Amino acid sequence: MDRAVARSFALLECLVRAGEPLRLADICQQVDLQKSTAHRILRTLGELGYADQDSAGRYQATLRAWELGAGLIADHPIKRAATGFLQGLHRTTGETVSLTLLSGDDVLYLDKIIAPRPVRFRTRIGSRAPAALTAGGKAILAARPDGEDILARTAARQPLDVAALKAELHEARRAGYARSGYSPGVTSIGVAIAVGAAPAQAALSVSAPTDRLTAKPLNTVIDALLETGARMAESLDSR
Amino acid sequence: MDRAVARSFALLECLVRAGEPLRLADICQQVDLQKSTAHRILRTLGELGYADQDSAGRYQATLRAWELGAGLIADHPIKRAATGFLQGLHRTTGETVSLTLLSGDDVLYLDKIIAPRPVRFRTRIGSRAPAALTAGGKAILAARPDGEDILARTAARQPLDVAALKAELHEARRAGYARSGYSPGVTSIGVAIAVGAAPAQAALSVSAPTDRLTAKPLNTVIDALLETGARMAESLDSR
DNA sequence: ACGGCCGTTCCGCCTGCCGGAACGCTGTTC
DNA sequence: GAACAGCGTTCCGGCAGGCGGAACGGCCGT
Repeated sequence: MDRAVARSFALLECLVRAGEPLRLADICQQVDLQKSTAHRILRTLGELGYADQDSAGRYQATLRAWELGAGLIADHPIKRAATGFLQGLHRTTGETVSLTLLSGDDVLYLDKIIAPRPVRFRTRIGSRAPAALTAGGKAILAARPDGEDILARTAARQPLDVAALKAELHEARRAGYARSGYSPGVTSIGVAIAVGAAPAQAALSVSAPTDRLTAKPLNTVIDALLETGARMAESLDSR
Repeated sequence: MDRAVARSFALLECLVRAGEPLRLADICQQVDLQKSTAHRILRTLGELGYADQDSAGRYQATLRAWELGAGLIADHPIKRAATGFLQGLHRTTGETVSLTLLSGDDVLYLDKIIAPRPVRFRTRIGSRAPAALTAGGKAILAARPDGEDILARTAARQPLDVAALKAELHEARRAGYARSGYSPGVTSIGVAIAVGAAPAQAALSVSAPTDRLTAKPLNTVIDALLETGARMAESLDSR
């Protein structure tokens, strides 16, 4: 494994993670490099356009890495197909809607439209959460043959009520949607999007404060999700 | 400049640009590397999670780079502040709305909400366009002391009717908004968002098919933009 | 059974990365 | 205002590790 390459990405990730200009000395401490080595690589990152310095000489990431990533997601088939459905779902429910993708044992938030009166979410676009703990993730697991394996691996990393979750997956298979209270005070409903015969990878979900989702609007949300999910799967299949 | 680092980013950019799995030989040709060198670096990128191989052994970029970039934009002050205003603007106009940021002499599309009946745009989130040619860009240039310098540099790179554009900037300063027909058949209106006393960097814009923007809705769009822009600048100032 | 093409591995050369030490600058202290 | 501390930057000798030509093994299509 190329040492310099690994170090350069560690540096870039460090800058991104910080979210604010960092002093060279602090960077060195975080990634465990000598000053001169870090300086040389940071200068290279600068020449490539991925980093620059503020007036005080501190280093920060530019938007270049974001541009690069945006190119990746722009022609992602699921993301492309989902945009319209996400907007429709947001319009009919008025709540926060998300598009998630299974990535390893996690779920990756690909896109999100937040409600005008936003809820305090821990998740943001581009972040991860254990699939077994989110509504969209559970919907995906329920629709996959290896769903319980993922559940088991997640349980090995953190305390989890596996029996209850297995029951939830079973119920999700029957009802066609899954539910979650991952963030306290917030209820989410998710449906998996299966394209063709391949195992489900993506999910649509709607999230709202628990007390705003009383019986009536809850059913509206579930119906909208089931219908939107079905139409989206259909539109993906017909390609 | 670290050779291996530069090469690794060239490889990653090559994979992202392709948007499809690439064969090692093709990659080598594009970035001008020996097979073994490219292979070693690609393996490193794989270990770092930025690339992987499909079942045929061809290489492709993972979503990792996108995750990295998403972390950058998530806590970008302008992006954060704009989201709500963008949604409001989309709701009142019903058209495609964009948030752009000046980056060099270009404008960078930070965010966009597309209209239900989409227009054929050349631009996507994360892409660039010459600031002098877009509505948002012109609005920014009109609001900056170095606006005409940027115009001049752009004109040096491609044929441009500088006199007409200068007149447009002048008019934009008077009216508070700029107009553009960058993509044929599409009209865009943009307003600059100036935060504090610093030169304007960002703009909000609305785009729609030219024939849909007859006098009446055009005025609606302009009014909505001017008001939203003013409120957004105000909300940024008060931080 | 053959040959071409693919990704992968090997290994000796030598270059280009490494990092300790010294430099110049800025802001602070007494 | 002289001494100092702390910063980013630069220098340069040493040597590890990146480099790439060549060989390997597997997979097709012939």
